[in-house]
Amino acid sequence: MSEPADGGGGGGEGARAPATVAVLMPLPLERTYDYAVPTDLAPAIAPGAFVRVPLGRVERVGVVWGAGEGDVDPTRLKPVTAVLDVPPMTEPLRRLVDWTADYTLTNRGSVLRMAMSVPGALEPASVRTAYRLGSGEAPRMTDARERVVALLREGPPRTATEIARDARVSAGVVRGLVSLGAIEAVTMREVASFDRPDTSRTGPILSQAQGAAAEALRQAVAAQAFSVTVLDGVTGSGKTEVYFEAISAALDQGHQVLVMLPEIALSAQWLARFRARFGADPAVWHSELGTRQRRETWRAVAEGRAQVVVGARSALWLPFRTLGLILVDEEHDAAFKQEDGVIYHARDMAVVRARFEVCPIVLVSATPSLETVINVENGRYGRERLPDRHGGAQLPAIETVDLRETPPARGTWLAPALRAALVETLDAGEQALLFLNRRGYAPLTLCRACGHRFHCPNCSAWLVEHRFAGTLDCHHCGFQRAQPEACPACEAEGSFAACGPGVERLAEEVDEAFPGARWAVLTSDTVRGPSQVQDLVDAIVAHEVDVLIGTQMVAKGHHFPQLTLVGVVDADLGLAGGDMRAAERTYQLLHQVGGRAGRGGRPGRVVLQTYAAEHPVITALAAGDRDSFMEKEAAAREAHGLPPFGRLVAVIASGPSESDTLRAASALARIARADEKTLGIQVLGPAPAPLKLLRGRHRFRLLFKAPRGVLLQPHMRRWLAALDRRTRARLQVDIDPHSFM
DNA sequence: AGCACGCCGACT
DNA sequence: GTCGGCGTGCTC
Repeated sequence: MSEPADGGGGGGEGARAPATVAVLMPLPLERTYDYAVPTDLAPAIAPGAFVRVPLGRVERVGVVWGAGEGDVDPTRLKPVTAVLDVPPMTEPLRRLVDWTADYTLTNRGSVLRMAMSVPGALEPASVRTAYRLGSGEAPRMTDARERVVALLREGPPRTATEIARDARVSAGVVRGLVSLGAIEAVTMREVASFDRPDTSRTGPILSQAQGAAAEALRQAVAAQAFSVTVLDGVTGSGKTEVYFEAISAALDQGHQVLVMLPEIALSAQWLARFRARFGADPAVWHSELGTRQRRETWRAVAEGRAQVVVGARSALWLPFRTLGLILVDEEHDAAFKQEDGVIYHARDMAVVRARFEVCPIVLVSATPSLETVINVENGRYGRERLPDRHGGAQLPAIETVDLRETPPARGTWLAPALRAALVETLDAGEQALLFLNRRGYAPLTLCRACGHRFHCPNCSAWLVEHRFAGTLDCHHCGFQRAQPEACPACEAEGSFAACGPGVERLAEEVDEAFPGARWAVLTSDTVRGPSQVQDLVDAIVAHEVDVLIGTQMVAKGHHFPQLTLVGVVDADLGLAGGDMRAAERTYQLLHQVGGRAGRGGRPGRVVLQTYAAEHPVITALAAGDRDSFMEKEAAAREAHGLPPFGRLVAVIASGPSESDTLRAASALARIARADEKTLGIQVLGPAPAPLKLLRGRHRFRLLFKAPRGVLLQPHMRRWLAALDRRTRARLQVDIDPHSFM
């Protein structure tokens, strides 16, 4: 390089590109690496540019993160090989990468990877050969040749295959015309088209409350400033229609919109509503997308051709050019918390992204999380409430069945009151939903003769009987074995006893108790993939099913107009285990399930079966008194210094050796305890994790607790650095943990 | 993440 | 005597 090095790379933001750049790689590395900028590439290089650089003996794509740091002798720098023809990563997204890495104690490269995990999207766009009319003319025209010419005169260039198909000719005819020059090849960049949502269409007529909420959201969009608004409305209140108005306003400004849903795979009904409102499909983003769709969508978002993206948590990392609005629907949903790899909460990071993008974000829920409620109360977030169901529909009446007083008959799980309600519902020609958050036939299978239980070889968990499939499954690691005829321990035959109910066993009971009733089971075992969910949902809407039996999969956002009864078979299930969010989560889940009832014209009814009728969750649900329930939850958390009134960090040490793992966890605890008093931090553990063996790895937990004013991350970083590098365990740091397994 | 270098078991 | 296991370490 003949250009002088720029005094350690501090060149900054002048018009001249610096002679060296710092490049961040999508690899588990914290550091950037400096590269020399060849003069011919200098004009194209700026922060955010995607560049190909040599690393070790391979070439990789990284992102220019800034000017070179100058800590390596400039003469030893390798040069940038190429600048990719992709819009550069915007500054707000780069800041989000840095911020997330810093907050979650993850190296920056791993976070960058989430924003680049698009195989092939960064490569030059694929081209295909198409044909259009040429200047030459075929000396002899045949009918077949005529059809080809007519086709291409009317329409855009097409590929040879398309021509052959649409003009009903053989490939030979096309080849012949090409060699005669009657048609000629053009290379087209392959560009998937994304429909433009039509904002001139008018939505449904909104109620007064909806109209007021929509107006508030439109104003937030118009302000083009960072703001957080909670759209808090009961199930069936028409929240979606309200935020569609905000989407419309953002689109009219020429901005892009991100909608995050907890389980995109389950939201075909959402897509149908969007299509009905805007006459176009949004771009869809989730982990099960094929490679091709993935790259097309990623590019379309980067180039601004996709205006609305609806996606799961990973959509947070898409390269929007001009984001004007973010929506997080079902903001309380646990699915927004990523539990492996980079551990982050997509809702919280979405708020951070909105701040960096300087745009509004709307958190939508019928049961906002306590964190969100507190943020509303202390004025950090605004709130719009929709207290009533849309179109005059009533909220379902909630009845509690105390199983201590009126238990189900032995060997069955539906108490007399719920059975009676089912009879009434079926007699009236309406549909019922039975909710039980337990997959399979029975949660535990044991041998009556010798007491043998089936245990997962890799995890500390029982195997769950799946009778429909004839297997015993571990729900944690996927281990599966055939259900044997005889007990493997005592060889007794036919001695197995199923303990407790699962959805399959419930189906059996429904089949026996209500002959002729058409039932279906909706769990992750019975439907594989979005299309099967959609098929079943369609069948339910078409009333081809009388009783739907399902796990929490049924709770999410579906709209079944003829469903009038929801039976919660075991309302207490989620309360066991006793982590700090158990009550809140149970409330949210049961409220959501109950909200499936009575969404059409007919009033709905919810029956909660419980052994703990006086538990605050149950009484709050029955009374429909969310606010005072949340107040009590808040008071309890505050009294214990728990989030959002204090801070938690969890560390899980795991490894193949139990003693090595415990040693590593203890070492970290010892280091941190030295600071306990001076920092006002509490170190709890190590203790065996509730799942003390998972996928063959032993696990110990540590919990760090601090007052709200103390940020744990810097200390955590220090403690981890002080740890002996030879510890033979993996340490997973979970900032703001939600799961305590 | 790759892909090296680097020290201990079963083979020509 | 070598081939090869995958345990640390580095990549501008």
